[in-house]
Amino acid sequence: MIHFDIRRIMEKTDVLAALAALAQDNRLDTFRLLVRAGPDGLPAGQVAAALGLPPNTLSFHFDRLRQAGLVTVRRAGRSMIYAARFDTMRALLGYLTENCCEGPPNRCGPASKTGRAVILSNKDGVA
Amino acid sequence: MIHFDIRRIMEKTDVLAALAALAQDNRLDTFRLLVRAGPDGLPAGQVAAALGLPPNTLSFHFDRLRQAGLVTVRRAGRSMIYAARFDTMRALLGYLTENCCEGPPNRCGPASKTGRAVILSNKDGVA
DNA sequence: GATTTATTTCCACGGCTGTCGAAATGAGCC
DNA sequence: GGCTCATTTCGACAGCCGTGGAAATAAATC
Repeated sequence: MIHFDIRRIMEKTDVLAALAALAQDNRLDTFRLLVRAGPDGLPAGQVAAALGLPPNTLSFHFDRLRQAGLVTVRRAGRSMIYAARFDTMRALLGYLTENCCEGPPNRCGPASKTGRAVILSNKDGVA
Repeated sequence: MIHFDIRRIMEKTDVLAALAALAQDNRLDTFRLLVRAGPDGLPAGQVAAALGLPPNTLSFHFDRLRQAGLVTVRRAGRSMIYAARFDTMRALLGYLTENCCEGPPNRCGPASKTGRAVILSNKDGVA
């Protein structure tokens, strides 16, 4: 029996779409909620209630997430049920890990365990 | 001797800033180039030449990356040398993994090895 | 068919984004 | 000081983004 590990490599354009989709407050909240809800997803109205968003605004954001391949929709009665696409998220993480974390050598393994805290609040970025 | 693993948790606002910074063609290219260059970084002019960007435009993008905590600058003679901040990137990946990949249970381990290809081109998102 | 419920589509608005020409700053060199 | 090189700041512009009111669609229930 042959085992093979086909992983569709994400195109850069898809990566940009996914990043842009997640780079917005309400959409990130929405997506995180769907992730926590698991593969069964949630009806749009339930998301709207949880996040306190007007339905048309949320619909707009769902559309972005969907076009970025981050969620799926299916109809159930009069509800539209949105669910996170874990495969896309996994592919995005793969891309970022491989392309944005690996200088020579890989610098994004687990954080140093030597007790040196990682300071992430240097907004100036001046060393 | 005590080993401890302090990892500063990234705030959501920082995550949004980092995502927005990377969600742009030229900036993603810029950052990837800096990642490949490693911790010594590259002078701005060299990045501009490699990517074919006018210096002022690139300067604008560097500023975004810097404000998002994704790069550092230092001066060397008349050159400004930009370098990727791997700590921030690692923190970003950590946030995404923990918050956007873990329904119950974690769905972002290695892809299935059963030979089923992951189709990532379903832009419709309709199941 | 009429009514209610769930969600989307249409439209308009202010604000932010990415780009680039032109001028300014900063540092080395003669 | 004057000149050149490397980069940033300023100013303006078209275009996209996020928002929400109002109307339209879609489905269940009577």
